[in-house]
Amino acid sequence: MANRAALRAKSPHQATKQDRRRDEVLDAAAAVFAAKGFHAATTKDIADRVGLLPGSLYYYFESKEAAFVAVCRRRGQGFNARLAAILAGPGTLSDKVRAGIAQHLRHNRAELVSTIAFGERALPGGGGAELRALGRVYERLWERIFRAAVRARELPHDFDCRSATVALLALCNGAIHWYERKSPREIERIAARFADYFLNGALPRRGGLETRHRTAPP
Amino acid sequence: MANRAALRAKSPHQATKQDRRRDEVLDAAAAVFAAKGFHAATTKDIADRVGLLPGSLYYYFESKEAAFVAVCRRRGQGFNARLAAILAGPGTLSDKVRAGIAQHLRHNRAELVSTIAFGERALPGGGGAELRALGRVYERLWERIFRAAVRARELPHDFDCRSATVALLALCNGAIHWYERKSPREIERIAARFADYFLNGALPRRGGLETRHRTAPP
Amino acid sequence: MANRAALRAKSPHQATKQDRRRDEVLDAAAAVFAAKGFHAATTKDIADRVGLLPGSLYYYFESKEAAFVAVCRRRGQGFNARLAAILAGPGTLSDKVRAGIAQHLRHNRAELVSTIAFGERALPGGGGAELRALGRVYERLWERIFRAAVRARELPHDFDCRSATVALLALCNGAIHWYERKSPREIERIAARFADYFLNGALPRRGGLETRHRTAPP
Amino acid sequence: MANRAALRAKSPHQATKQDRRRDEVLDAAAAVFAAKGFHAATTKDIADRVGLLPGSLYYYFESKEAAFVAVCRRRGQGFNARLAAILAGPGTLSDKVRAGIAQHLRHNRAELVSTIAFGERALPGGGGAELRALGRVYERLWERIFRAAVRARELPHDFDCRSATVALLALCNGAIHWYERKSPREIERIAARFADYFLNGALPRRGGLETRHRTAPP
DNA sequence: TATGAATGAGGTTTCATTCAT
DNA sequence: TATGAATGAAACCTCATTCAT
Repeated sequence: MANRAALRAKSPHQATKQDRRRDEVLDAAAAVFAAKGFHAATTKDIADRVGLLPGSLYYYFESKEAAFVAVCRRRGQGFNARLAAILAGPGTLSDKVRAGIAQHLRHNRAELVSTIAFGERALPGGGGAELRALGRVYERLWERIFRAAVRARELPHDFDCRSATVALLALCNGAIHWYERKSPREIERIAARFADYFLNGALPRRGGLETRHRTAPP
Repeated sequence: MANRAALRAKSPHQATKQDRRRDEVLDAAAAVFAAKGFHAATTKDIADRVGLLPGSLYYYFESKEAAFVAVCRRRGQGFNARLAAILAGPGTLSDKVRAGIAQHLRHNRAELVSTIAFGERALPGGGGAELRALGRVYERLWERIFRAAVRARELPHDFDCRSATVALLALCNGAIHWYERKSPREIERIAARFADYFLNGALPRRGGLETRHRTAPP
Repeated sequence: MANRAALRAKSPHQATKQDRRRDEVLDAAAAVFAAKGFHAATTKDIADRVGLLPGSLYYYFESKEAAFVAVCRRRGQGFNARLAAILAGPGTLSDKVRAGIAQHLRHNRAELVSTIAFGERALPGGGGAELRALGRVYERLWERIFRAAVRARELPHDFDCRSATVALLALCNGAIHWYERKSPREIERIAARFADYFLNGALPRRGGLETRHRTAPP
Repeated sequence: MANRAALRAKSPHQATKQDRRRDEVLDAAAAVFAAKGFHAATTKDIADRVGLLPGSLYYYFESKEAAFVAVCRRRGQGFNARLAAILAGPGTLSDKVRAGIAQHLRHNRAELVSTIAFGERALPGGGGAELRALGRVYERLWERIFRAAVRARELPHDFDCRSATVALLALCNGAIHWYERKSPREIERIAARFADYFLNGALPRRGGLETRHRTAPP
């Protein structure tokens, strides 16, 4: 029921030490969920990672599923906030697509949001709805980026924004297995390349001095 | 021990009836694994689907993991065989990419191969290696398609075939959630669109009479 | 969900062997619940009593609470059926009160229905409602016995049937602790005495040759 | 070890404030035990009720069972003291029975002594013996009331005092479920009615102008 | 006097798996 | 070929209790 964690947040800035520990626990949970998925992850896995016993985790959250949702919520909100900033900021469609893809891959590698959240069809409890809602918000933000580009005549007036969103997210989410162990520098390169594919395609454009899609010099 | 499954395949041509039943069981397993993932799927789920009791499944396979690997193996081999045929066949790069993406989405929707196989990081037993090997074969086939296009001067000589493969597979695998309930006809449309994105990109090509990426007429 | 036990009852008379085992398990559960109450009883207690492991109990019922409810339902229905037969049968009020009290004490000693069912305020799940409903049926049957006596002029027209029911049930249920280890013969004597107290009171009736309430000869 | 509770009661008259707090805690424990029973009650339930954390309760008692015993002891001693006063006081048997039943119901409603104490067959620790002893004292007091009435010729010389005690206590204890939410005024009425049932019985006495057992005017 | 954090034992439950029939 | 009964391990979770602060 009402977790003790809810009793916190009394003193506005002194709550940090307690919250820090809670964050440690949730970070451990995030790591384990990312590595194994919700169902294969055990409370013992998480507990071991923070040096607790499984039962002690329940001091910090009410259930395994609640921890999972908390993890996804925090990560997902960060995702949405960053993409909203990109949408609201300056730049052409290309700029925004590049920035959006880059931040997606960057944080998804570090936090594995999509792996965690999308990996679980049907949570046992009722937590799935909130996660799906967060995902829809993210999709809508991408769609608005495309629609803004249509309004700015960067894209034809009958451009299929929905479909582009689906393709872009598919591209980004489908690749985690390949880049999850890459260095941050390489992530940026992959992100740039994905943006290129998405914006320009693999085929050479006629008349352009193309530097895209070339093998990276070692 | 010597599993009862090993007692099968005695009479060389009478095995068909038994094998048919075994295929039914594996199909049920495939469906359940696709719907829930390996860990969340229970032997009871599978048994219910074929009208058996959980214990009776062990007449057909040695363990839940063995069933999972068998499912993925069969589906994965089909995937590889079809792509190999495309690679060996005639046509330009564009033709092959379109055909490859189409068959990937088609069969992935029906059989959810990538969902099943990639969804499971770390199987409990040792079955993961075989699945990863199957996946690598598939990747290599795609790479060979691109390399052939480079040799045929359809792509620049320094085209990054590896990277293109990663992007293409990411695009295809990342979208299952969106198309898994679509009709076969719509799958074909999505596949065509994905191929367009991959080959030509989202941005309008100058000087072309573009019909790509438009909103589909209702 | 749908327990395997629900799949039974196919062959109308051959189901007995399976049902007999299930009854054994439920009897064990009844004994443990009666001895310790719902909360203090553990699944291990029950399992030990039938020579099973705790997990194996779930082959026979879905949860500890479901077992508890099943036990109470069966016992309670027997209670109600027997009292309904007394109500419908012949005899004066005194006869029926004597018979009703006797059967209550008799079966409550053997099956501890009221101990089990009334002992639990607030079951964790939702099973409490059914049990309360069963109890209300029993109360109503007693009330009808009194009302029938009013109609038959055995009791004054303004006799408080409800209040009598409460008193009678209080008398019967409150005494389990004293008679739960007594022999069947002594139970009958106690029942007769309780009926006397209830019908005639402790004080001597004037003008009557009283043999009631005397110390039993050894 | 030496519990902190032992550190109390140092200054002989300053102990009042501490004791008051301890009483509050025990009252909370009593309420929770009464509402849920010993096993279903949790230390958190009790702590919540006094605005403490569960661990803080151990400043006031050594264990949950110790708290339970303390609660029952205090309540039980009050019960016994009041009944002893009635026994020692003036009045006929009827007067004493009426007074005894009234005080029993009165305080049992408020403090649920019998519910608490009798509800628990088999405490985990060794506290049960003391509680049973307290109960036996109470029973003996009632028996002495009846024996005094025999000596005073209010009851026949062979009246079964033991049996009357059992019946009376059964009547009083078995009815808590019905009267625990009634108002004090109604409790008094119920007590009077129970006393009537116990003394005179339900059947009409011949030749008496009976006002007993009538439905209460609204 | 009370808290916050943790323990550890034990509880209920799930489930892959086995095996006699 | 399949069932029914059971196992045993491990899962999630609860909770009385401890102890440094």
